[in-house]
Amino acid sequence: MGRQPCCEKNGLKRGPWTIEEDHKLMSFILNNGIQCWRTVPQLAGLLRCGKSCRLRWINYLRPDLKRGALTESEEDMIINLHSCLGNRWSKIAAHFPGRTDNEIKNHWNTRIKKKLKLLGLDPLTHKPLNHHDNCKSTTEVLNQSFSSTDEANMGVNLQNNIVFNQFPYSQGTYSPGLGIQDIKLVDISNLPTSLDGGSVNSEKTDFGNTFYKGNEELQSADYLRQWNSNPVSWRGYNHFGHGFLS
DNA sequence: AAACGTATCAACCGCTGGGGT
DNA sequence: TACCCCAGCGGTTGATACGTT
Repeated sequence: MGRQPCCEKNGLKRGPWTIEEDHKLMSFILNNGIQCWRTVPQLAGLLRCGKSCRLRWINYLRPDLKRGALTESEEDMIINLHSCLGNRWSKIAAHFPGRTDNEIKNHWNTRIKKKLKLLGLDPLTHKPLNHHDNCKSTTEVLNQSFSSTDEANMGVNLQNNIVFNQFPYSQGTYSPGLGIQDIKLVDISNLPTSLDGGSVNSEKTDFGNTFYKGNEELQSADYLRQWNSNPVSWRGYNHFGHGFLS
C-alpha cells in the first residue's frame, strides 16, 4: 500500500487564488486556528488541497506579513546570512520577521545573484570569480560598460558621480563615461553586519504592518477582526486592484 | 502600436525529517 | 524497528508585468 496522496487531484482548483478564496481561508483560520492543513479546505469550503492552502496562508495571507520591497539593509543582511547559511531560505527568513522564505528566495534569484555576478563575485561562494571559472574578473567588471538596469542593480546612477557603498562587498565611485573607479573589494569577514547593528547606510523604506481601511489607519489589535468582517488594505499592496482596496 | 524579450514572483512539485503508532 | 502521515523546505515553473525595439 503506497502513501496516501495529500489530496484528490481531480476536481481541485489550481493556479492563482481569487479574493473569495482568500477571504474564505482567512476567515476560517481566524475563527478556527490551524490544526490540520489537510482538513482545512473541506472545512473552509475551498476546492484546494491543504498544501495549497498552507502555502497561500504562509506566503500571502498571514496578517503579520511585512509588505513592500525589501530594503537595502535587509538585502545586505540576506547576503551576509547567505554567506554563512547557504540556500537555507527558511533559516535566513527566520531573521526577518514578516518576510517569507519564498520572498527571500525569489529576491535572491532575481536580483542579488545578478548584483553579485556584476561585481565579479560568485553567488555561491561569495568570493571573487576568476578566469578559470569562465567568468568576469574584477578588472573586466570595472572596464565594462553598464546598462541602466545594471547600474540600478548595483546602486549607481548614470546621471551623477556617486559613491556607492550600499553594497557590502565593494566600494568605489562611478562616473558616466569613466565607469567605476577606485573600487575595492571589502573583506566580508571584517564587515559590520545588520545583525550586530552596524549595517551599511540604507534608505529605510519600510511599509511595515500598517493597515488601512479607507483613510483610517487601524491599530494592530484591530486588524484581524477588521479583516474578518471586511478585508482591509495594506499600504503598498495593490495585487487585488482597486476593487479590493476599500 | 505591435511584437518581442526579459524580469518578477506566486504557486506548484517532489523530497525530507519528525512525530505517532 | 518499521511504517505512515504530515508540515516544512528548496528547486522549478509559468503567468503576467514591464521594458525595448
